Amino acid sequence: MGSISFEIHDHSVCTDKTMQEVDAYCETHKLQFTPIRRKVLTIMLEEHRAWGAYEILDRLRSEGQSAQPPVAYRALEFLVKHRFAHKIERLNAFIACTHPGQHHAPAFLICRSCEKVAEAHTEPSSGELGAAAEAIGFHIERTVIEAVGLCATCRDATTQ
Amino acid sequence: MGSISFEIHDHSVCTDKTMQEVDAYCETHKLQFTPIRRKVLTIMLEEHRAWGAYEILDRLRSEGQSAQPPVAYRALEFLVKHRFAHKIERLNAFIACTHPGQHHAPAFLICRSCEKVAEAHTEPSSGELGAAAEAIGFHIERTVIEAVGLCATCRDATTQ
DNA sequence: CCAGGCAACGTTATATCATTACATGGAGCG
DNA sequence: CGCTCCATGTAATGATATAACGTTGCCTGG
Repeated sequence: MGSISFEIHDHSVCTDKTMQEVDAYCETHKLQFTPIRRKVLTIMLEEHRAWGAYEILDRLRSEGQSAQPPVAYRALEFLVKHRFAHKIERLNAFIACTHPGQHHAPAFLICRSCEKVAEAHTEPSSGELGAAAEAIGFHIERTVIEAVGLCATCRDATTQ
Repeated sequence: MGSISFEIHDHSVCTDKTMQEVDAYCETHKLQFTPIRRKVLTIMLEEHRAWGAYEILDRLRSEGQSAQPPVAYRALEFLVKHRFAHKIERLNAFIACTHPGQHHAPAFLICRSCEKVAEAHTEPSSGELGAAAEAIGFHIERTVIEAVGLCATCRDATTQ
């Protein structure tokens, strides 16, 4: 389960593990994990939240990288295409994947208070959506499953 | 089930029924279903697909209505707030609800070929997403559930 | 009646998100 | 070398969405 995003944890483990997995995957699949792409993923790995493309751009600039919009969007396109990152449609923003390399249909829990995002999983063909699709002969190619609400921590803070 | 969106049907029934239901709901709940709001919903009811805000604006203009962006966005905000329409996050566009007045957690099947959109339903608390949320104490307030793919008709056309 | 509040609407400007188009440069390869 | 391919640099623009402020019309209490 993706609860870790909302909990205090040794985040360097998330970061290191992901970078290693992505490195390995790119090696195996002959993908160019270039400096810009690496830098963008590193930025996104800093926190379990969604990053706007222009927010990433600002970070790139502050690190001395030249950065017009296509620079960020091209890196994000690569990362999303290979499932190293996902787009959160509700936020028009992007988040690093918590277990890259595995093909999956991600689902997200977005806390509207602390803005952290947890990645969970669904079996697209099962469940109500799959049933509805099957019933009318609709062929699902991609799913967007996002829930907005309050994580346990923020909920407790509100209730006190 | 929302299969009707993808099928040939007497669409005037959809339109008339929806407008009557919205009229009744607004009457009951003391909501102002003003000419602009009515016009926007009428436009959206023309087809079972998602409409961009600027597309709606163009239609308003062509009907002689003054129409700067806030005109469309304010009408859409009203319609979405009261569940007479929904936003399709994947498309950054809006669609008329197929059964207004009932509070519900809609799910959408979006055909990438004919661009029609069907509205299905989910029980947000049940299902995998609800289970994942419950497991980590996440309180869901809103869900975005959208599937992109091919409807039966377009699929058949492709296969031949 | 009329003053005040309120919701909707008109309008300008601007913020935010994303892409097109074309030029440049380096790696691999015959 | 000359070619192709892919990644990158950069300018311009397109597409989506909101802020801010003024105006209008209606309702309501005094």
